[in-house]
Amino acid sequence: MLKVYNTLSKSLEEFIPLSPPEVKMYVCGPTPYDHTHVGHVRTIVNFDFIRRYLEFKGYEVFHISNITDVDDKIINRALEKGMYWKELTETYIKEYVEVMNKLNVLSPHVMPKVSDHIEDIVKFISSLMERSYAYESGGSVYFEVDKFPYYGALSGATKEEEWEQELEFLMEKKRPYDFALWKKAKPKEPYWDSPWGPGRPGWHIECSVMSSKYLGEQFDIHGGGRDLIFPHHENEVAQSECAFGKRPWVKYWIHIGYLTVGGEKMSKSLGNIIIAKDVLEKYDADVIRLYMLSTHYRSPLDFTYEGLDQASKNYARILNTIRLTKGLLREMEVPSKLNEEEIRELKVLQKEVERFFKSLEEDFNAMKAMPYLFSILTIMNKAIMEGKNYPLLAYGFSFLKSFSRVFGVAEGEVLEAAKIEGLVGKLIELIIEVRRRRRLAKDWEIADWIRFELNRLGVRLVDQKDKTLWFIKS
RNA sequence: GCCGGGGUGGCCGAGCGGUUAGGCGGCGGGCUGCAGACCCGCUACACGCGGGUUCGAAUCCUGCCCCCGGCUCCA
Repeated sequence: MLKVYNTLSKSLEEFIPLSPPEVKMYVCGPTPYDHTHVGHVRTIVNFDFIRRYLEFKGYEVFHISNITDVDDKIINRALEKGMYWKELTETYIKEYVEVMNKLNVLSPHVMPKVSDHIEDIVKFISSLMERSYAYESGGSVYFEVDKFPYYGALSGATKEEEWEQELEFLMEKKRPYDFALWKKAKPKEPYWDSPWGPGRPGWHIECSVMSSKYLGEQFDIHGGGRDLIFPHHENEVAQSECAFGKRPWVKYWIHIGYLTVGGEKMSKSLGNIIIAKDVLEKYDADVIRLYMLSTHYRSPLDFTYEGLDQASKNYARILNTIRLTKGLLREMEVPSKLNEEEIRELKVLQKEVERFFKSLEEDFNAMKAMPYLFSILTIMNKAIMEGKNYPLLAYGFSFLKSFSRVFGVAEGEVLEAAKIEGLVGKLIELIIEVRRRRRLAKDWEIADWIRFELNRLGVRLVDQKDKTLWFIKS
């Protein structure tokens, strides 16, 4: 039974989608006004992991992730740089998508942009006004928070809190906590026509509009980084539930914990923002993925290169077992009978596999599952060294395939498990046999030379007690 | 100020009422022509501090100390 922590109820709930096996998921994407940083990466990778696990369990996930390409920050940045706003956003959207692809993140099915959905947004706002949940004032439109009795349910924020704002907005609004659905255009700003004059959408409205357009008026999972809970998600709930007259708008709210640097949140003033593509230059994408999953998604993760190095080592261990198993399975045969010890070992392995997945059932707790992964690797390594127990290795390899699929790591390694048939395979075997004979003659020079040259060609040889395993490096 | 989240062995990090978490590092063994990797053992009778509840607490209650975050844009 899969349990999911729901920000709305602040507790673990059994995961039951609205209409299984379909799962509708909307993840808040970036505002493309600057480089994609490691904080974005944490959120992306963790949602990718969640999606992969749900798919592994047999759900059909329909995954939307938006891009907020109309926004104050974008307008200001474009003005600073003397660029057309669209040029700025296209640049960073491109970078964002590149980073996602490099990180082996499954592409969302739709990545809706605000600038492509202005008409839908205007319609949505009009409908809110017709239902008198919103009002026009000075060319802008505001949502009237007092009309929504459940405001604050998600974030715990109260309306009465002190709201410091620019005076001009305060004067337009009925209450300080009302928020803008439509902002009147100022000089030099991009604008679209609307019944209220030229302007552009407010920050929160796009997610309500685009999610309902593609997922319907109610859906299963909505999430993003923790920082979006308030005001972004709180306001989305208010707009959506008022517009559709249905509750709850979203069944499960999932929020990814902060990624910090030196224990503090990344910010421009601290100058500690770490750009994703810089890290991708130094570390393998799989290693970064493992690292991003090395703390439960709701806990804070303090970014360090030491942590990344540690993830590299763990990754190397995983790869090593995958490769050696591949090499060994190629030459083992399916047995027709197992002895007592083999059965016993197999049962131990199966128990660990069971525990591994059981841990994932507890709110996608990847870290809790890791000890079982390592235990499985150790069990498999022993069998590899002894070169026996085919079912154990084959079963372990199947598990590693599942692991690879869910974690999105080493997928290439695990997929090409098939034997290298044909001439190439036979030639490699022949060369290994030649080398074996040279080793018997203690001709280390030739033996080492063969190993070295094959390695240069991408064929890695590993000598075992009484045989030599080989695999092709990817 | 108000509202949240935390403080676990050298480091990273699970656990949240009772069975060894685990990884990394370090040390010592084993395997080995070499290389790579792997295996075993130790480091580890750790849980911010003080009270309390309990047969039993890292886990629950209480007081205190410290760190981080939100309340303004943010994944």
